[in-house]
Amino acid sequence: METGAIPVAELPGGINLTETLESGQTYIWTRSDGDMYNETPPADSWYETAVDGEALRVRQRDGVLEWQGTTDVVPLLRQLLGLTDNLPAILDTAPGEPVIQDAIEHGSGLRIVGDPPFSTLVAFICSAQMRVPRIHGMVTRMKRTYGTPITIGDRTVYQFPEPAALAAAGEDELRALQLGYRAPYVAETAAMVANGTDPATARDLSYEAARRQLTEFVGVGNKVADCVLLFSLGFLEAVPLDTWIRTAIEEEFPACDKGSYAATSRAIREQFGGEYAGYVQTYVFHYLRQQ
DNA sequence: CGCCAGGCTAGCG
DNA sequence: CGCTAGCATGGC
Repeated sequence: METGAIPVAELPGGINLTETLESGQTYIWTRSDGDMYNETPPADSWYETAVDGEALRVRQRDGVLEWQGTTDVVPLLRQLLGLTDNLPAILDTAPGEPVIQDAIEHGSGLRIVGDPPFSTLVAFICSAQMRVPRIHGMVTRMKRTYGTPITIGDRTVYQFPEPAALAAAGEDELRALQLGYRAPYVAETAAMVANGTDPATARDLSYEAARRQLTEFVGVGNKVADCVLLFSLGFLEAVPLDTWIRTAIEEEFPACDKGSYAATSRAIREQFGGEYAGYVQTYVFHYLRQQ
């Protein structure tokens, strides 16, 4: 096992690890005290996950991100936690509306994650009409049932299942993991990916073309596609139009409601500053959800 | 009990 | 095209 520490002072704008990992962007992490989303974590608890055959643990204390990994996982952590994003520069592009500035102040240190594409695709298919802790429960059950266990120290961490494993599981077994009506969507999308349709190819397209391409997967509409673009594929302008943001549009930016998803999306992206509108959206989402 | 949750699909007019 | 019923399920 390798260990290390990344000084938070080296990260422009710092980081708040709990805000970043418990704000409903990512579902691949578990907390070693087993109490995600419930109260503030004990100072000695770790966030744990496994990606690309490596297990890793990370926690924040005394001005550093302390990590343990089966190898040197610093490059992986940079990717997963968005550590290379320049937060002050990004948030400077946000407009001055009170709700936006309040959200930025409230969520200080929140970073947009960079999760693996397939697990993000499945997690947000599962997110339809579902609360954040229950999405996490579904993903965790899929990991423990069909994922590869990787040992780090005296801990066992499960990797998110391969596409072929979820495709082989099929609708009925996924329903048994409490996926409900999302089970056939996950089974069919997993089969598509296992057969060679790679969600990551959307990276090479323009934003709106990428969103349209992702909706080819079963169970993926515009909103889920936007979540995959923002939280996995690096499209920081993507603004997922979920129930919370639609309410915010209705109450704070009614002129941005253009009827269709595509037109409303263009208007709210401009309202949220354009290039990094997805960052602004995530702060506003987190702020409203915690009221 | 009713309502809601980071919506999507299929089928209608 | 746009609109809507139906879909699982736990928490309040």
